[in-house]
Amino acid sequence: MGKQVYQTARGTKDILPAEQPYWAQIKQVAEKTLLGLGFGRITLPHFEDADIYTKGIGADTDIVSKEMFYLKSHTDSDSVKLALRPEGTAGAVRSYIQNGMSSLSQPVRLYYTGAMFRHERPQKGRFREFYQVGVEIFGDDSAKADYLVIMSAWEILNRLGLKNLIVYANSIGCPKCRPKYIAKLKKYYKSHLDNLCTDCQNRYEVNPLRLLDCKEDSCQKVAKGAPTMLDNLCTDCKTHFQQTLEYLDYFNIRYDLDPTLVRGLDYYTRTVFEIVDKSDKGRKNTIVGGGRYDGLVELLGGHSTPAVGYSIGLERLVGAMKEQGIKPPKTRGVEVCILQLGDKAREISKKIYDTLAKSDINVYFVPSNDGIRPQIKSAAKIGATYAVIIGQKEALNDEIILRDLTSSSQEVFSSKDIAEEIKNRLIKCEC
RNA sequence: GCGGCCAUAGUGAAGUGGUUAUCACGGCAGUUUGUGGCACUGCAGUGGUGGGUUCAAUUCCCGCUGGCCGCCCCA
Repeated sequence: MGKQVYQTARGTKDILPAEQPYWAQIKQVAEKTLLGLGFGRITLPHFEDADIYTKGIGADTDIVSKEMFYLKSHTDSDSVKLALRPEGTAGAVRSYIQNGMSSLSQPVRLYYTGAMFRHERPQKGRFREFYQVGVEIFGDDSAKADYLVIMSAWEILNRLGLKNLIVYANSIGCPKCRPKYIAKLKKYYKSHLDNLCTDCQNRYEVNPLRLLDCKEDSCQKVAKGAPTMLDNLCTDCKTHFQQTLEYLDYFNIRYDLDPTLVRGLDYYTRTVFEIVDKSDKGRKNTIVGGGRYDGLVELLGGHSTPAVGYSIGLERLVGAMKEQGIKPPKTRGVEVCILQLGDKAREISKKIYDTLAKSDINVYFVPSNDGIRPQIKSAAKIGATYAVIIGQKEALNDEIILRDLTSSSQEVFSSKDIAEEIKNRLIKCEC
């Protein structure tokens, strides 16, 4: 009684060996796709000066005002307040500026992967420590960059075998046209204020764009008659968005326009998008979220540089793979286990072990005095595909029994042919 | 941050204010010292945590911790 029981902290979890193949598969596919599209991997710190988030994401956003983890230590001066990163973009921008990447050949394409931290109330697909793959393109203001970014995410999800995906896209304009639109929107809503829920009365002041996606029936009625951002874009923003959509059409990427799509981070301009798994009818599972942020580099102290990016929520991606019944390829475990009886066989076994290991076969050999039965049992238990069996008789004749533990069939081979034989069989298995 | 539901072997579940708390799967061992999986037999393992009510709490009540659902928001 009274034994101390430790649990994971709220919103964190262990990823156990049984789950790792999903993560390995995602990592491999994402890496291959992104490197193949000209992105370079960058590794960024897990904590930074909190100011980059406050300034970049916006002090009034939920992420900054309610969800940041701040760090405390005994020796830090008060001059720099550190925070665990709640997302990757601000850090990537800081790195772009600090490392003078504006003098590299533009555009600069980067991707990164790792844990992010937000102090939220956990739910399914929502954690306090969660993993993302993040992608950013700096220095390209054309619709090509928007397209490339969306396409790369689409491609990763497709290569992983996901179905029922759709891109929701919207444009939220630029500092020229958005204020005008918001003024127009507020003007429209002003006469309807009495019909709105209390949340929306608040949104009217704090974040008018959010008025559009309220789920209350009464608010939705009002929202239907509201002017849309898309109808009020300036010419440049309109052209940019149209071109982006044309690229998506060209590449057969399924999308819907969603005029209510508004990202919760202040830095977004123009294109915003999500990629959603629609197979779960109950509610939408957003796997990818991103958009353009043309003002952020300058805001954080760099030269004015256009940029666009997104992040993939990996636990949501793993969840979608499981729900859609996608099995990741098996990782290579023990392929061959050597079983032996007697001293002479043991000596030979060591040589066989070296030969097989040199041929890049995953081989397991721990000498044993047990009988063949327990040895074969433990070989099966560690998941070996084949057993190499060397008894006293075989040791004398320079022979080896190769047993297929899946089919329970076995054949005798000369010891010098064994590596070749196993290699051939393993290659066949993979097809 | 707000509201609701929940917590029993490793996993999934059942049940009870009162001797050894149940079942399935899983684990381990044996039947079987030159051939594993099947079968049979046996073994081990459980009330998240702190407090309250009570003669007695796994059961009733409260706090904490954690999970899930809705809101907010988001990957």
